[in-house]
Amino acid sequence: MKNKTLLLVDGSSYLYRSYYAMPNLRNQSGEPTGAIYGMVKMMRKISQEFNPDYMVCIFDAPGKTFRDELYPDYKAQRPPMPDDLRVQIAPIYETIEALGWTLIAQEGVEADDIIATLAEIARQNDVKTIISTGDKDIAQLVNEHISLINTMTDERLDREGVKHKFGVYPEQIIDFLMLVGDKVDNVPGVEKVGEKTAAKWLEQYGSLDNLIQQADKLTGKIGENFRQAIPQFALTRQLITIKKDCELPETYRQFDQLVPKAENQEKLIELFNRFGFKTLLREVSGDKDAIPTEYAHQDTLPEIPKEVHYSMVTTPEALMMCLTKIQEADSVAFDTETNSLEPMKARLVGLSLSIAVGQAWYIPLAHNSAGLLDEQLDKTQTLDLLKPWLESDKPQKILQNAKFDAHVLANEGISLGGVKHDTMLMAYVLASNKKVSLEELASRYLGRKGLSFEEICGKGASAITFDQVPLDKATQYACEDADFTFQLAQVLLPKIEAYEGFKTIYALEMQVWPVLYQMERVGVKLDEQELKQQSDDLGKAMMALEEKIYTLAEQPFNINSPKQLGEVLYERLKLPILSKTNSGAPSTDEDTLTKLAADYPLPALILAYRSLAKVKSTYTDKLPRMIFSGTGRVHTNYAQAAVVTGRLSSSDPNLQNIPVRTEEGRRVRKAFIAQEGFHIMSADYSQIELRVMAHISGDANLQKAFAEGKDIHRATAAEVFGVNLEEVSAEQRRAAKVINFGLIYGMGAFGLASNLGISREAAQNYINRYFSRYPSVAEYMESTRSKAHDQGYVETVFGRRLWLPEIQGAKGPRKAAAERAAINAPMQGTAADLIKKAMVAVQHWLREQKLASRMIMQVHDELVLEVKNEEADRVREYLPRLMSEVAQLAVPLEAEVGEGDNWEQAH
DNA sequence: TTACCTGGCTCG
DNA sequence: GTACGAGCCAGGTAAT
Repeated sequence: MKNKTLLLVDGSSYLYRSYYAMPNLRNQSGEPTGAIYGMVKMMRKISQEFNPDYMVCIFDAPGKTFRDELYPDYKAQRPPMPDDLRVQIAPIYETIEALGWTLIAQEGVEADDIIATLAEIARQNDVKTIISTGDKDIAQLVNEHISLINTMTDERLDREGVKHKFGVYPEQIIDFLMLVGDKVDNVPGVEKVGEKTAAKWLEQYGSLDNLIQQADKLTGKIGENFRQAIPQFALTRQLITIKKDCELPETYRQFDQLVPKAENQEKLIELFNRFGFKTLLREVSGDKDAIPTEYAHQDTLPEIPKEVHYSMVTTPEALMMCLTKIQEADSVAFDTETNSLEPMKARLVGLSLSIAVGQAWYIPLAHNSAGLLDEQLDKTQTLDLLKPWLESDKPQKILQNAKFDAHVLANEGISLGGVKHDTMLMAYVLASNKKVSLEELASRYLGRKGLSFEEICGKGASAITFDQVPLDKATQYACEDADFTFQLAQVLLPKIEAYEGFKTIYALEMQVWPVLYQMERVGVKLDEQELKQQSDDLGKAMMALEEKIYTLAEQPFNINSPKQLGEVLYERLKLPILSKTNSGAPSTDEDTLTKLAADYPLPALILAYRSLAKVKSTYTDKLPRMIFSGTGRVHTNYAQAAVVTGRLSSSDPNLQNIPVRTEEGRRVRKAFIAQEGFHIMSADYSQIELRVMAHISGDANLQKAFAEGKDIHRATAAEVFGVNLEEVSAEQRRAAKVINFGLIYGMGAFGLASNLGISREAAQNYINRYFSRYPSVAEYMESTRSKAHDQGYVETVFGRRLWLPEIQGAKGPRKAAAERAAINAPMQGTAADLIKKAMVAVQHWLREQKLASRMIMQVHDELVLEVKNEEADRVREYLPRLMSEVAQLAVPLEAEVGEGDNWEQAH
């Protein structure tokens, strides 16, 4: 009969190994889970691999052991356990037991001693033992009944294996370790004796005792060291020898108590939910769509109804009933389904509404599949009926991204009213670093996964539009949207209200979205002729450059291809490779080509060609194609919940990166014009982020410079270079400007040096001088760093919270990057708050004054308006004033206004 | 043929 | 490794 096997795992050794091997995982509440995850993986793997008859996982218990009594310095060098690991221990114990293991952690003895004792009991019962550990001390236990495995390398050590690995047999391991010592446990060995010498001696003399008897045969310094170490051997032998006769509770001596138990499925589901282990949760629950939820262990989880009531509204009676209900309700979540994601083009396909958790109606209006038209209510009549409700202020409506639905309804001639809450904006205010799609939020906050848009419509070229979706699927999907939105508002609102900063910023965002909606809706007029002309000019200039480039390259090639260009420059022409891309290819970026241009003719031509090609493809060719035929203007989309710092972003087309720095680029702005009877007015904040820095840091010197209305870069130059304001050279001012901007971004000496083309020492010198002149700025940088590190987030002046999970988790370059982001975020974010406030103020003023002038663009620190000619005087006076007065900071806010027929002139 | 990634460049 | 935050284009290649 085959011997039974006992599997013993050194839990403490596993613990450290999985902690350091795993990335810094965190669950939804930010608690570290990496070590837990690693442990689960390792424990499951090993038990499956060996399928033992008995298994035990043994941990070192906290507290002193007999070895500490013997030798106070025992393990004294060991650094304390990291806090991130310590907090994972209790959960790990829970999980290991739920996985079916017997777990032992006994005070007064070490895991090794328990392991040895159990192995000894096993031997007496003719049970084979397999020990898994990373600790080499255990090798002393190996014999024909006991073998070791190292899970890292999967190597299995029997008697010969130990000999192979350490050069000595298991029974010699104690002697071996006494000679070598153990740095980790702070057990001294013999000076200058390493593994090689120890093995050689033991090979030669058999045992340490023999060696001691013939100690005088050992020559040289090393022999002297050995003779000196002899008195300590009595102690170190006790420290190194593992006890095989620990007192163990009787239950552990009965091996039938150590039989693996079945996994406790219920418990594991609870634990994996709490830890946020999606894959493991799915595996253990057998639910392939299961998603860990933040609320699985909290009683605040909104009650998920056992069954949902989603119904389709297709008869006049059902519609009347639905209408009555939504009129009487306190609050209604609702959502539109459309045939397009382009806000100006999307047409309404259906409406979904929810007034209670788990309940929703879907009113299909324009599903197009054959035969369906008869099954739906008439779109025009139904919308006429619903229009008063949609436009009414009451009851309060809850939407996910109301701006989009407002566009869709506007496309149907309906002006959406009564939007009380927007779950997307709530989620964004709570955690701008995370995704805010409804799908994502449902999963994160509700633990729900509904039909995904992709599941029912497909994606890419083969995607169908929502009006092609069969009614049953459409109803399910649309009702979930409304239902989830309703539930999310219930979950998120208390979180918003729990903190004053969230309330303030959420209130601001709720005021901002209608402003953005208006700007998007109005759009921007473009001079198509002008753009066409520029495209033609650019095309000709590019042709000319192309010819010269091919001549110098001695062959035609695709200049737009970095790959081909690299081949030409570095292989054919053998130019020196100054830098490489992330993937290791020689780089051809602007920085590199500019440097090469000093010595070779081709790179300059490439740069010229590139900048023309960029302007043509991205702007002069593309913008005219973005003009919406319905209005003859371009309608960008401002993403309000996209940028972590609180800024807006603009897309389709992006109007926030229209060229301005180069002459040929700036020409594009000539094409941004106003309608008849209007012109363009632009107002931009002057040095807003530096002013914010002066405010937040409280630096008196910097604040003084702003208060006196100084040219800030010149003032900085005077301070850093120690000259009078009037004596600052152009070069010094330029350097100061780079320093000023660099500081906002958390730049170091290296960056400054490469930017200014000076040595690192010189750059460091500049920075030091800057900080000595503006000491509070230095303090601010440091306190931001440490605050971000302690709490995991930073805040803007107005309480917008910006999370930086990487600053606590990651290490090395990623952590450094997170620290720079932490320094920058309050400045960029506060500036974003300010201009948002300004936009709201300007919009209100324009409306209150009943002016026809309107905001048409926002470019982070600039507002662009299309101003009616007759209103220009008033707007010119009030616009900068409104912008300056949105907040009282420790420094004045200044806004500069420009005007003209086009944006180029106005800027 | 389409989908995704890389390298590069535009803005504040 | 090395300055923050974005969006978009062309080329190239992997997947279909």
